[in-house]
Amino acid sequence: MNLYHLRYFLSVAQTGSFSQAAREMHVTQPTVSSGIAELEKTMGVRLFNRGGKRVALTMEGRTLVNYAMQIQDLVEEVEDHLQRRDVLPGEGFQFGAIDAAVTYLLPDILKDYRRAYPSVSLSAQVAPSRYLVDDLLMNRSEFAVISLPYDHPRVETVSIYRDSMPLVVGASHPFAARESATLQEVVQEPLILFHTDSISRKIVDERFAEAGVSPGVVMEMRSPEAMRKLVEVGVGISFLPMLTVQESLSAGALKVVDVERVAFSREIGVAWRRGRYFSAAIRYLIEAIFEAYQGLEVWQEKVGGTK
Amino acid sequence: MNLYHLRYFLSVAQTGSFSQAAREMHVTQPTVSSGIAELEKTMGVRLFNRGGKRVALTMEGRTLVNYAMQIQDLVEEVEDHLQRRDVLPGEGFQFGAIDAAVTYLLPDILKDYRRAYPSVSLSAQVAPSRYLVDDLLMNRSEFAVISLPYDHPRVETVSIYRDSMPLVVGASHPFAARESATLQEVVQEPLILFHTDSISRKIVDERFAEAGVSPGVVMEMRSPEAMRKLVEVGVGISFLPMLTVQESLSAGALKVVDVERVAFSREIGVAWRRGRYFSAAIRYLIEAIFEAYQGLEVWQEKVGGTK
DNA sequence: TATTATTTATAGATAAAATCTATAGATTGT
DNA sequence: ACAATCTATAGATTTTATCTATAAATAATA
Repeated sequence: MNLYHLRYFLSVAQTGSFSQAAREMHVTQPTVSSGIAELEKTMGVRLFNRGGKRVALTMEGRTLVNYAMQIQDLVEEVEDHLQRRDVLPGEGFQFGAIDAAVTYLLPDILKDYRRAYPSVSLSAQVAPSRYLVDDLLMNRSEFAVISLPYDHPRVETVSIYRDSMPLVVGASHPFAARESATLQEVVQEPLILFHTDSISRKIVDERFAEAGVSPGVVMEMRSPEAMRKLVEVGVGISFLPMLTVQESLSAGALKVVDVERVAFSREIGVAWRRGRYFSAAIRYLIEAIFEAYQGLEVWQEKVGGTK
Repeated sequence: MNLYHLRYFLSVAQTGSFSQAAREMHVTQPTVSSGIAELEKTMGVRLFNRGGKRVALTMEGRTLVNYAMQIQDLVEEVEDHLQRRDVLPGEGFQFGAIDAAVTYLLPDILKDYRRAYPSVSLSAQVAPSRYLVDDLLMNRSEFAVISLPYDHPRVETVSIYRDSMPLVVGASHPFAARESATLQEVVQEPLILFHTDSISRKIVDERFAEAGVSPGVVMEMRSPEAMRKLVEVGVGISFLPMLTVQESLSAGALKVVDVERVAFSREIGVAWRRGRYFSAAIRYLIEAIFEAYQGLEVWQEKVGGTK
C-alpha cells in the first residue's frame, strides 16, 4: 500500500467512477484500475462493487475511506508544517552556555526569543566550555556559547564578545589603594585561579609563561561566582571576568588593579559542530545573539547566507 | 513522499543510524540514505544531523516523527481491520425486504445478527419487490428479500420460503361455514387484490387466466395488513399470504376456504445484483437467512463456496 | 430490439523509481 | 597513526507505475 493508492481510492470513492477519478488525478483510467486492483489484492477485500454506471463502496471500502481520509489529512498537515518550518507546540531544542553567558549575555535575548517562538521550549545546559563542546560533538546540543579560543577540527566558532579579565582584589587588600602592580608582585600573593580545565585558566597560564613567572600559593575553582566571593572576603586575589565582577565593583566590594604591561582577556563566542544543519527556530536564536553583540557577518559567511 | 519513506525515517530516528535502520528494514544502507535524502528534498528541510557515530534528529525531524508515527499507526490499524474483516463501529449497510419478510421472517434472524455484529448498523428498506430490485441495480442496497419469481438478466435469486396464499374470508362471510369454494364462486364476490405492480398479484392473475375466469368487483391495495383488516370487517374476500393472516386465523377473525383444484402460493427469496461482492458482515446475514429457511446450498453454488 | 456510447478490465510496451553493488570520503575509537 | 564504522555517491539492475491500444460489459438511445 502506498499513498498514491489512497489518493486514487479516495477519488474513486468520491466521484463514484474510475474514469472520472483518473481525470481528476491526471492519469489514465487503467492506472486507476490497476491501482485499486492492487490495493484490493493486498488488503484481501473488494473495495468497490463495479458493474453499474457508478461504482459503489463496499463496507470494507467505507472503512478504508475513514482511515484514508485521516491519513491524507496527516500527510498534508505535516507537509505544510515542515515547508512553513512551523514548530510543533512543545517541540524544542537544547543549547549550551557557560555561566557568564547565561547570566549576563543571554537573558534579554532569551526574553525576546520567547516572544518570537512562544511554543518552543528551550533547554540551556550550563557547564564549562569543554563539556559543552562534548555535547556538540555528540549531537546532544545544537550550539553552545563558550569561552574562546577553542581549537577542534570538528567545531567552528565565532566570537561575540571580548571580556576583559582584570586583576581584582578585596576592598581591604593592600593593592586596593594602588593604581597598578607588576606580575612579580602578583605571583607573591595567594592566587585564586580557574580550574586547569578551563579556557580562562589557560589564558592566564599562557601570560604567566610569557612573562617567565609562576604563581605561588594557588586555589583552584570552577565557579567564578564563588571566586568572586572569596576575593571579596580577602582569601586571595584573582583574575576574574569583568562580566562577573561588574556589580561588586560598583558596590565597592572589589577593586580592579592594573597589571603593568599585561592585559588579560577572554573571548566569548558561539560554537557548533562543523557542517551541521540549523532549523529555522534555532538559527533565529543564534542570529539574535550575533546581532546583539557581534559576529553576524562572520557567521553568515561560514554557514552560507541567510538561506 | 511515500509510506516506505516514513518507515525508513522512523527506523533511522529510533536507531540513530542509517546502517542499522537498513538492517532493520532488510535493505541496503544506500537505499536508506537515498530515501531520507529524497524525503528531505521534497520537504525542503534537513531531518537528521549526520557526522557522528549516531545521527541526530533536527527539530523538523522531531516534528515529522510525531506525524509519521500517527500515520504508520493508522496504516497498520486499517490493514489489520480490513484483513480481519472487522467492521468499523457505526459502519453498516442497507438491504431491502418486502413487508412480509421484515415482519414475519427476519425478526429473529436480525436479533441474532445484532449479537454477532453489535457494531454494525442495519438499514432495512421496506418496499414492493420491484422497487427493491431497482435499489439493487443502482447499488443502493446490498441484497433484498423479495417475492419470486423475478426475472432479470442482472439479478440472481434464491428461494428461501414458499408461502401459501389461501382464500381468506371474514368470520361472518357465507363462505366461512363451508369447506371449499370454486373459482367461479370466488370471482362473483367482491375481491380485494394486490396492486398490479406486485408479484403476488401477478401470480393470482395467472391462475385466473389459466382457469379462464376473471374477477368482478375489485379493490386494489399495496398493503397486505390493510387488506387483512378489510377482509376481517367483511368488505370483501382475498387471497392473502399465510404469513400475513396466521394470527387472525388463530384469533378466529378470519377463515381459510379451500378453492377446488387451484393452489395459490408465492415464493420469497433473496435477490442480489449478479456478480457483486459481499463483505463478510453482509454475507453472514444472508447465510443466516438461508440457514433459517432454505437455499444455503443453492446460494453457495452460485456465489462460490464459503470463500 | 438493435445500436451507440460509456464503463471497467486486460495485455504489452514504455517510462520512472527503487534498490543493489562497489567505492569514496569522514569520523570514531584503539 | 591505523583499523573499524559510518554516510554519500555513481552506475547498473530490477521492480513497479504508467501509458497506449483494445476487449468485454453495461447503460442509454433510436
